[in-house]
Amino acid sequence: MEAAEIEELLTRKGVKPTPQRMVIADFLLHTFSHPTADEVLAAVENRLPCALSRATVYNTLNSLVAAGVIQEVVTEAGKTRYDANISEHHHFVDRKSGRIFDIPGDMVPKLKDNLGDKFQVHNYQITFYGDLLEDA
Amino acid sequence: MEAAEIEELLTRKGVKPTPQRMVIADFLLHTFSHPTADEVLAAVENRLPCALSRATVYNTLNSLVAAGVIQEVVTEAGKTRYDANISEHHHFVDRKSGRIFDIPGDMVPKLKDNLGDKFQVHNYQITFYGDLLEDA
DNA sequence: TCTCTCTTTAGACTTATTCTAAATGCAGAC
DNA sequence: GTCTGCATTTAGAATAAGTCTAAAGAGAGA
Ligand SMILES: [Mn+2]
Ligand SMILES: [Mn+2]
Ligand SMILES: [Zn+2]
Ligand SMILES: [Zn+2]
Repeated sequence: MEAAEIEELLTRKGVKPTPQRMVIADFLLHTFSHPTADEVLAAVENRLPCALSRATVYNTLNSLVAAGVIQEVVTEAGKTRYDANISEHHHFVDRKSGRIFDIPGDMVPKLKDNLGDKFQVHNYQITFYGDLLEDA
Repeated sequence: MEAAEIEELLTRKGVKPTPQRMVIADFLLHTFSHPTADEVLAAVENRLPCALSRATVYNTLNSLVAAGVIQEVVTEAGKTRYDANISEHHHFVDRKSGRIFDIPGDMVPKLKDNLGDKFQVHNYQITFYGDLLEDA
């Protein structure tokens, strides 16, 4: 995804593409690592000609979530992670390394209609915890 | 569950049953509400003859989790909740009220064996988000 | 150019959780 | 029954994640 596409994506989702938002979106759209806000800050602060504020990182992440460009992922207490993969998918957390892997939605049976008529499910997320075998 | 049973449970799991641990475990074993640490503190502090420290609440919750008496449940960023229901089950979060409901494990198809041979799943949790219909 | 509005910034603030160091409470040894 | 040692509890300090604030900056349109 190149700059023009990212700019078009942000504009289409109603987020004005400022330089700060562009580098943050660009970083998230090109990583598989489900970074925290601090990791985003560390990764992009040297891609801008001037200082990048922690507040701007949080503001931007919250705006991108609200606009549906990225999603929050919470796999462990106290750490919010961000994911530019907004397709229906789930997560596997390696208990040893803590690394998070995407599990495509179609690798898991669909669950929306199993809960009876009391719970109307809008969305759901599955987090698997276990051991990564064949080290990838 | 009465006091003697809770005492026996803690002892069997290797947690010495102090008065503080007893009231915290007793509260958790008798609620369906998935409380936060602060909610636990507020609920039990007047059940003890003397002051209860925030540190003790956290120490106890962490000990009970480590011993497998309770589990952590994270359904939203920044809030750790505790659940004395350690049977295999999942959660439904009402988007309007934030209330959390238990979804028995057998209401959802088993997923452990769907992920191929790269991911060895130890456990997993499903969080459903949606709207509670027929107000219960 | 002027002005309005949105954005960014640094740092203060809040909230959740952990750490620290001192006091307390028992259980076993004597 | 007293002593002693270790685990537990306590209040408050410290840390960490995230939000708020007030002032500065930047761009779009009149
Ligand atoms: Mn993902
Ligand atoms: Mn539960
Ligand atoms: Zn690209
Ligand atoms: Zn009972």
